[in-house]
Amino acid sequence: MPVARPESSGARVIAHVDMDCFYVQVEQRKQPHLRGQPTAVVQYNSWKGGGLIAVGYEARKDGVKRSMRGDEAKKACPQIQLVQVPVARGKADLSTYRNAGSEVVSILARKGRCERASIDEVYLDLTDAAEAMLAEAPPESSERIDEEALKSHVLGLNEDGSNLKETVREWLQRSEADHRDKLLACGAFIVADLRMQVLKETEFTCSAGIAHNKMLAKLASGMNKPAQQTVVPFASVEGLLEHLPVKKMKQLGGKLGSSLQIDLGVNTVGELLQFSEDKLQERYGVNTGTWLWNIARGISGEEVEGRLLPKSHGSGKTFPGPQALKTIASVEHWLNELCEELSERLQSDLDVNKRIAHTLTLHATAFKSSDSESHRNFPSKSCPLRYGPTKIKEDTLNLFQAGLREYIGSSGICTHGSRYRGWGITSLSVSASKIVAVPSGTCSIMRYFHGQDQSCCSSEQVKDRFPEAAPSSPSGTESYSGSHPTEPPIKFHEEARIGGAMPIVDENEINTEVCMREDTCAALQPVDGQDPSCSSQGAHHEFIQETSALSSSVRAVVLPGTQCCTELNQNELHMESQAEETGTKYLWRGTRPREQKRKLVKDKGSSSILRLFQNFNNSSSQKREHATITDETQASSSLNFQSMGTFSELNEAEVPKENLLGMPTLGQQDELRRDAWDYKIDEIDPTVFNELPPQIQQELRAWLRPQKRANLPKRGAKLYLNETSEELQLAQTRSLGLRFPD
DNA sequence: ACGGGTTATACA
DNA sequence: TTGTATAAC
Repeated sequence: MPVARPESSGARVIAHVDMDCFYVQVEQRKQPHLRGQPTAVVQYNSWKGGGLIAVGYEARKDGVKRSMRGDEAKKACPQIQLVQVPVARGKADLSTYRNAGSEVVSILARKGRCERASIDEVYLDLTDAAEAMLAEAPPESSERIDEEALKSHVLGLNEDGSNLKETVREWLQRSEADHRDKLLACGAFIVADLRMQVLKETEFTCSAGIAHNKMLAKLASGMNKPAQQTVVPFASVEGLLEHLPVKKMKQLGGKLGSSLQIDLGVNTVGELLQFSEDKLQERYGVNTGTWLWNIARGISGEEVEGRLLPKSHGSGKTFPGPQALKTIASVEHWLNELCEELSERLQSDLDVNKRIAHTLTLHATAFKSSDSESHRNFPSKSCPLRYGPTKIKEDTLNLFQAGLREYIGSSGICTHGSRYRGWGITSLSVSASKIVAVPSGTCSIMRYFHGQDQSCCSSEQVKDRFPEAAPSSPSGTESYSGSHPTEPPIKFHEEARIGGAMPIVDENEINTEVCMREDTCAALQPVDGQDPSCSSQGAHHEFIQETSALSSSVRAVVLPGTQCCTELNQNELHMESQAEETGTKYLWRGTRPREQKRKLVKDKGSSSILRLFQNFNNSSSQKREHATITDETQASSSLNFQSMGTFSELNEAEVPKENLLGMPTLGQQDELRRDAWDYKIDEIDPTVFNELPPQIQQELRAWLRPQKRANLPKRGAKLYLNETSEELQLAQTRSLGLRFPD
């Protein structure tokens, strides 16, 4: 449901840049002989020629449309060149397009705030750049102006739509123009320039809209395609919207738009104007109501987010009709394929962008042909994400089985042998979300744990990735190469690099990477000897939930016989204490009453430091954990650390979010509002702190230092997005000028 | 029971 | 918070 955002006071310059039939362009660049030919990109050639997912403009002339089959396209346009989407692991692999999209983003992000809206679209906030241009080199004063800018379409300028270059030049350079129009004119120049850079550096053409908000910019970018740009002056907004079908507006292309037509009899945006805000709220709720009232007037306060990287990664596949999966084995096979792709992409995101995903989610769709009246959906399930293909597969399969159990419900055993009866799986997808940036400058913290945790990486991998940190040298306190021995700058890897396309891997930084490769000895063992495949449904479900929850919690701390572990274990009680205070629920409660009765020593600080560490070791071994539990002394520690883990899950965003300036990076602002202010150095128990290796102490100090800065929003200050003061956002953005290095 | 595979967001 | 629904390309 769309939600209204208040509009900023001053006029903004927002651009929406949309690649023209992007996948086709990517293929044409790869195979230049396809240029100029009618081309479409198709996936799964086998059935009816496959489905078209992108159609070039030459083919569109012949009436070829997206969502046609390859066969139909051939019929409409016999000369059409059908290019297949690359296939990997038996499924469509979109990575070449993702990478190509990243190329484009890296160019467009050079000017102003940039939001990657999809694989082939970005929004830009060019307000500052336009204001600057207006102050320094206003279009009216320049003798020669760019050819590309002159090709702009300016809505309302020529009634008949014929855009004479002379009229456009006149409009762009009008000295008596409204300030807003002048800003848009500057925007047009900037965008024209950016589009030329994109063409030059990537060989891709794109179209763009330039307006005062995202909604209008988006609307405009589609009005003159391909390879053109359209400006929406303030004065032409009313006329533009008046006769525009509501369905053309973003967010109104689906059910909401249909409801406007059917329930309100509103077919154009202009017709929406008759309805009062109250009326719309009454019908669609406060949020959607005011949103509708606003868009009818061309008002949309949505900010350009300043995010160059995706917020989640997913891999999925459908198994339509006869292909529906009917055996556990086939489901497992496909889940494994999907997980491998996902894992690869996660690893790449970590390597290139230094980001870690925290949540793993499984989606599936299923049908129950025979019985069962209510067509319930297969429930999606999620759990903490552990890195490494084997772990991801393991966890995913568990999620699936948990979902399956719920889906089938109590309608009896539906497996006959290994074959399902009366139902099948028609789609599967795994995704990773809650991705946060790993702070750099914390190498030794990571190395510390990796040195300790033989189970985290195979020794092969340890040597591979940390050549100087052999397993026999576990302390990890020696200084690491490539960083400063004193006062390492605490700084998040920003989104200056955008994933995949240009993997800028600094060799010097290789040591700073978190080692999140596979644990070779990890194997899921059922708790209490239950066999997941034959346990009762309820119990199995619990098992799934429990192991899922616990899987994230063991982490580095259940490592026997090391200094680290010893030190940390000494504080186990504090952990539980803290968690108890917070009212965290543990899944093992009730099943393990013994641990609950433990007398607790109150110590507020130690937990935060541990929680903090916990975020940096995503590897654990269920087996090890299980084994440890059987040992009396270790059991308490392991369970207490589990509690830490579960606690931490509820505080997902606890990695400090500040950079050196104590300011948030743009993409982190909302997390920051919530959680980043939790860490206070005084809160940490000095005895715990002092036990840590010196370098870690140092890093932690540096890490936590920004907390001391005054004048920053406090947790609980209620800075909701739509209430955030412009000034604050602006100030934050400005002080982060470094965020968009040219 | 086929436009497929991804991403994002709001809401309960 | 997790899970669901809607929308977009």
